Amino acid sequence: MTRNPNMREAILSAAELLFSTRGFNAVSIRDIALEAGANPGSITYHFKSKDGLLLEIYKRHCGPMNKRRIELLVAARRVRDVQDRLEAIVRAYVQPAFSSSSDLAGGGARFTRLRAVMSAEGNAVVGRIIAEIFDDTTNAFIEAIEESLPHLPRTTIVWRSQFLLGALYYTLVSPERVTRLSRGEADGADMAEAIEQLVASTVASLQASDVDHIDSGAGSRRAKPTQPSAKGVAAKRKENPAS
Amino acid sequence: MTRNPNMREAILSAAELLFSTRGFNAVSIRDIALEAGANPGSITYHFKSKDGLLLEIYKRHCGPMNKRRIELLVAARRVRDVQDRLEAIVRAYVQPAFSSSSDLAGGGARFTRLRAVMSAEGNAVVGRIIAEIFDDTTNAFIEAIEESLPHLPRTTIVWRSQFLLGALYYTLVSPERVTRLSRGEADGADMAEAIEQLVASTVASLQASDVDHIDSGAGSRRAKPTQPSAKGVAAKRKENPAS
DNA sequence: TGATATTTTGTACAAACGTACAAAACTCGA
DNA sequence: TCGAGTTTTGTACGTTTGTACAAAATATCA
Repeated sequence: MTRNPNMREAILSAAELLFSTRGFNAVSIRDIALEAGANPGSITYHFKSKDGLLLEIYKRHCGPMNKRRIELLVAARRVRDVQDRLEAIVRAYVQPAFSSSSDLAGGGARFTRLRAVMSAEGNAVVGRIIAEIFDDTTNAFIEAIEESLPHLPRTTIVWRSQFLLGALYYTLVSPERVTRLSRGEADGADMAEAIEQLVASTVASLQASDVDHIDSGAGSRRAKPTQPSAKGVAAKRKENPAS
Repeated sequence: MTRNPNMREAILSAAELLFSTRGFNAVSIRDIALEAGANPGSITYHFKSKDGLLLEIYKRHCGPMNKRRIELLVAARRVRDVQDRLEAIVRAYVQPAFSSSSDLAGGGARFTRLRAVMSAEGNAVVGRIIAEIFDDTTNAFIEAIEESLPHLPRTTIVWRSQFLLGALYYTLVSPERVTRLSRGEADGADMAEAIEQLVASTVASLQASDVDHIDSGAGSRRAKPTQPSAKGVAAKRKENPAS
C-alpha cells in the first residue's frame, strides 16, 4: 500500500520526540515536519490531522507494551516465594514502560514520557484511550497484587499503584533532578538503575501495613500489620485538609 | 500603589486554574481574560507578558510554601522516636504542597498541580526557578532523612524523594484514576486521604534497605538490611536496558 | 473640585497556527 | 515504456495567537 514507509515512520518518530519533551500544543505541525525532514502537507496526508497523528502514536505503542506486560505478569504470578513474586509483578509493570517490547528501538521510555506529558496537559484526545486501553491491564496487576497481599484493602493497592505510576512518569520527565540533587553521584537518565530503584521502593511501599484511618468504626478498616511500622502513628491529619 | 488589587488577583487566580489544568500553551491570554472577567489588555498591563504572568504565580506561592515546609521540618527533626520522626519529616514535605500556608484559600494543591504540568511540559521560564528555589528546601529534607537513616546512601534517598514528588504530582494531576480503579471505593480528590496514603507509602519506601547493585565491588555499596526483604532478590535487570 | 496618576478598554497588527488542495514527482505493475 | 496510483510539494486560506498602544474610565489627593 505505502510505497515509502520511511517518511511515515520518520514523522511518527519526530512527533513522538517533540510531543514528549515540549507537550502537544507547544509543537506545531511545521516543527514536526522540520524535525522529520518532511513537508508539512505530507503530515496531513498521512494522519489527517494533528490529533490523528497523536492517536496513531498511541495505537503504535499501547498494544505491544501492554501485551508484554501481561506476558511478564503471567510469568510473575507463578513465582513461589511471596516476596519474590511481588517484586516480579511490579517489575512486569515497570519494565515494559521503560524499554519497548516491539522493534521500535528504545521507544518505550519516550512513549511513556509522552503519556506523562499528555496526562499532565489533560489532553482530550488521549483522555478516552487511557481508561479504555490501560485500565484492563492495570486491573490485572491490581488483582495479582491483591492475591499476594490478601490482607491489604483494594483501595490501598490502588493508591499505591497511583504513586508507582506517578513516580514512573516523573522519573522520565525530570531525570536531571536526580542527577542534580545527588550532586552527580547518581544518573537520573540511567534507566536500568531507575527500574531497580523504582521496583525496590514500590515493593516496600506495597508491603507496608495499611494506613490508619480516623473513622475508627466500621467496614473498611482492617489494619493488620504486615511489616514494621504502626506505632504511635496516627490521626495527626486534621490540620489543613486542603482544597 | 495599586488602586484595585481585585482584578490583578482575579487574573492570577484564573491563570493558575487554567494553566494547571490545560497546560501553558493551550491557554491563551484571551481565555484567561474571559475566566477572570478582565480585558486582555489589562493582563499585559499588569504582567507585561504571558511569561511574566506565569513567573508572578510562582513568586506568589514559592516563598510561603517552602517557608512552611522548613517550619514543619524543624519541628519534625525534634521528634524522638525514629519512626515517628521520619513520618513527620515526610509529612512536613507533603502537607504544604496540598494546602497553602498563606491566606490564598486552598491554592496549595492548585499550585502544586501547576508545577506538575509545567514540569511535564519542560517549560523554559520555570526551568530556572526550580533549581534555584526548590533545591535548597529539598536538600534540607534529604539531609534530615539522611540523619534519620544514616545507613542509606544519599543517592538512594534522592531516588526515593524523586518518586515521592512524582507520586505527589500525579495524584494531583489524575485523581480521577484512583476513583475509577477503586470502583468508587476511594476518592482520588480526597486530599486528606491522599496525604495519609502518600506519607505511609513513602515512609515504608524510605525504610526499605538499599537496592542490591550488580557492580558487586567498590564504594557505593553498603546494603545493610534495615527492614524486611533482600532475599533471592537481585541481578535480574539486564534484559532490555532501555534507551 | 480639579489635576494627576493609575487602571481598563478597544482596536490593531504581524506572526504563527492547522488545514485544504492542486500540481508536481514519484513508484511500480502491465 | 507507459499509465494509473501514491506520495510529496508548494501555496494559500481563514483563525488565533501574543503584544502594543491610544483613548476612555476611574481613583487619589491637593
